[in-house]
Amino acid sequence: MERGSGLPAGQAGGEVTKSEILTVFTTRPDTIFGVDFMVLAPEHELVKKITTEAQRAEVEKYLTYVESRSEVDRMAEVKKVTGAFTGAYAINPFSGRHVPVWISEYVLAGYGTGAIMAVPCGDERDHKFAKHFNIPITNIIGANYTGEEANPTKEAVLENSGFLNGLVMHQAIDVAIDEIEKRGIGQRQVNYKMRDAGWSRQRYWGEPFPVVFKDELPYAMSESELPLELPPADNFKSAGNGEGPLANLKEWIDFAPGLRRDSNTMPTHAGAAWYFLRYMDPHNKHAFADKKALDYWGQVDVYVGGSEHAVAHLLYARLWTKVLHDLGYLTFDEPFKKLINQGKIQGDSRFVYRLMSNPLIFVSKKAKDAYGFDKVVTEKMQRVVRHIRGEKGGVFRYDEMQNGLHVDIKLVDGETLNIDKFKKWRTDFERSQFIFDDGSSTIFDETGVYTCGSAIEKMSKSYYNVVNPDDIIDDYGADTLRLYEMFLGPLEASKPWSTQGIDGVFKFLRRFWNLFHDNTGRFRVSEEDPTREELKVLHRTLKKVEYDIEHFSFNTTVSEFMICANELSALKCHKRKVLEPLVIALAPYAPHITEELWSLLGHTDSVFNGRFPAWDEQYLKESEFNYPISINGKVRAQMNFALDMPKEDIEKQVLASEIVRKWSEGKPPRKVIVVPGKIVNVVV
RNA sequence: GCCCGGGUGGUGGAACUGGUAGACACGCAGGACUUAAAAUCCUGUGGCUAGUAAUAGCUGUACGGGUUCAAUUCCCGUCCCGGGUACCA
Repeated sequence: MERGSGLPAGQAGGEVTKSEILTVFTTRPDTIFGVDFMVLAPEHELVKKITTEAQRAEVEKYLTYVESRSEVDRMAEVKKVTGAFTGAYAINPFSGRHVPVWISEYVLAGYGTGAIMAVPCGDERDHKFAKHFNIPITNIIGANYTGEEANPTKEAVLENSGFLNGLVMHQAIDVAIDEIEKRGIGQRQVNYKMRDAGWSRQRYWGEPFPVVFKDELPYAMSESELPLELPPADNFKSAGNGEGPLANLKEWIDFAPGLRRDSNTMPTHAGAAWYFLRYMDPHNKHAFADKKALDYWGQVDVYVGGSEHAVAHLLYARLWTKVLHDLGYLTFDEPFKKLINQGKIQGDSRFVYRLMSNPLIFVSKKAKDAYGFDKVVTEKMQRVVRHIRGEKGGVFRYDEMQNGLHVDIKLVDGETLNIDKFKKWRTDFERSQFIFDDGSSTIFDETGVYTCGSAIEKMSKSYYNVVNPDDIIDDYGADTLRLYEMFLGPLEASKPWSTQGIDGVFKFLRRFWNLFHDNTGRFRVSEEDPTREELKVLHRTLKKVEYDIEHFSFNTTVSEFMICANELSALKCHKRKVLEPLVIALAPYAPHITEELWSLLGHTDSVFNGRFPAWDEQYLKESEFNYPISINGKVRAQMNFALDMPKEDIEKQVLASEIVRKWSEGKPPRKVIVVPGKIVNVVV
């Protein structure tokens, strides 16, 4: 929503008797020559003024109809086309064309100016309206408009558009606005939409409204009467008449003569918007939190949540915080310092396809897709189609198929449907027939492969694509599941659930365990002092793990632990001074196995009482570095130099090397770049 | 349509402020141990070309351009995918 323009509207039709200015808001002023009619919201103030005598009865009838429709009706029935002609005509300021002015409920009084310019060739709703009421449609986008449906493109070249002819639409937008502003009939405008939020729920659990009704008018309770607590109840069923369970408690609702409470409660958003503030000082009887507590805890450091909360909950939490800040209760005006939207594990759904003409015949994905260009149509395929259609065969058309039907993934092996299980799945599928990939079919008592369609979507019971982690826990244990979920990829990435690769983390845990045990299963941790090499492995791992935790990069932490375990296995390191710190570092990732190892190491308290081990840079210092030597940006060789070697010396040695001589063919190099500790690049 | 993410081997993914693309793992191939299996261990594994081979060269991070000694990383444009949202003009 960016721009607006105004159009004068007049009453025409024979002779002009009076005229009004009709202002509209549009994001597409480029389509102004395609305007075939105007539509006002039924509530628009001009409706009464411009309706002609001849149309008055029809308009009144329509207004009565609209009044009879509740907000819910209007929201629910969005497809129905309704409207009435006012008898008035608007004059297009550019073309001078007279176009009819209609009213319709699809134009909302609360948005823009409550009036639109209708361009049926470019807007779907306008198009439906024009078709329904037989309003002629002007085509301003040539072949881009088929006559069948509207095309909202911005890429078409304009036709029938006066001074905009020949321009690509997205360029014409600015040209049109400039012209509108030049003529002083409208201006550029950014439009915002505010939406009301329903704050009542018809259920028991929720904050009751601190409001008292007197003569049907609500009054806020005074502060001394607060808090209003949720009354005890044992009947949680709704009270009927659209009222929630609290309406059952007559003595609570009608608590005093002439006074009445609200039976609704607040949505979970209400508490969720500020509970983190109350947590700072939960027992305070005088304020939601003491200033000292608020100053101490401050903002929430990290908020981890799904992006589905981004609209409602986060918006409310921010609003609450900002209001409390403006009222002087908080020193900060944003609730959360950092927001992380964790990804979702998605489901891998499977579909079967039934025929429109016979919902008991299921066609495989591959047989269904045989319709199309360059597809080989097999004899079997012809035969089965002939059987069903009773004509000369061919292939199935898309319009003969129902939309894909979700099938339980437990009935599918990979993409192949298990026919027997499927028939038993639901009783109405018992007598179903199947057409397989190659066109063979159970109709002819044949067997074959039925390939399902597939899609990655959110995991949902209604999609039958839910996998239960309990099965993984049974096979591998909870630590493996936990570790695997972290190893799968970045916290913020969404991905379909797949157990491919779970063996890797399971093997790691076993290998880690084996560092503490010999191959007969006996505990064998020694008290020996570690070597410098072992200490380097330990401290490098601790450094990396600490860094990764602070950056929420759990998948790379797990691979660092794997590298560490691989190296310590190779070093045959079974020393307490190396292993004990690692047990603490791994504990948040694999709590069960580390708790066990911690106990085996002789501790009597929990590993989670341990302190995260500190790493020391002194074990990580390198004295030399294996420099990649690149020629013209491509790495051709490696050369080892001390890290404190001066650039000039490195350059000298590199230029004298075999590899540089080979690539420079005797010519002197044009440029040499030495980046200490990183790379050497020679340009020849 | 708009807003927010993302696109790297057969697969999941790694690469800090531009500096050896493919860490770690899965899968696959070959091998060791074993009567056998499981478990474990070792080797190889982006693609193409040449060579018996060690190896060498080219190419490669969705696509097309650009900046740079150097681009998965920065800039411009295009396409595709995931999520959110909308009778919003």
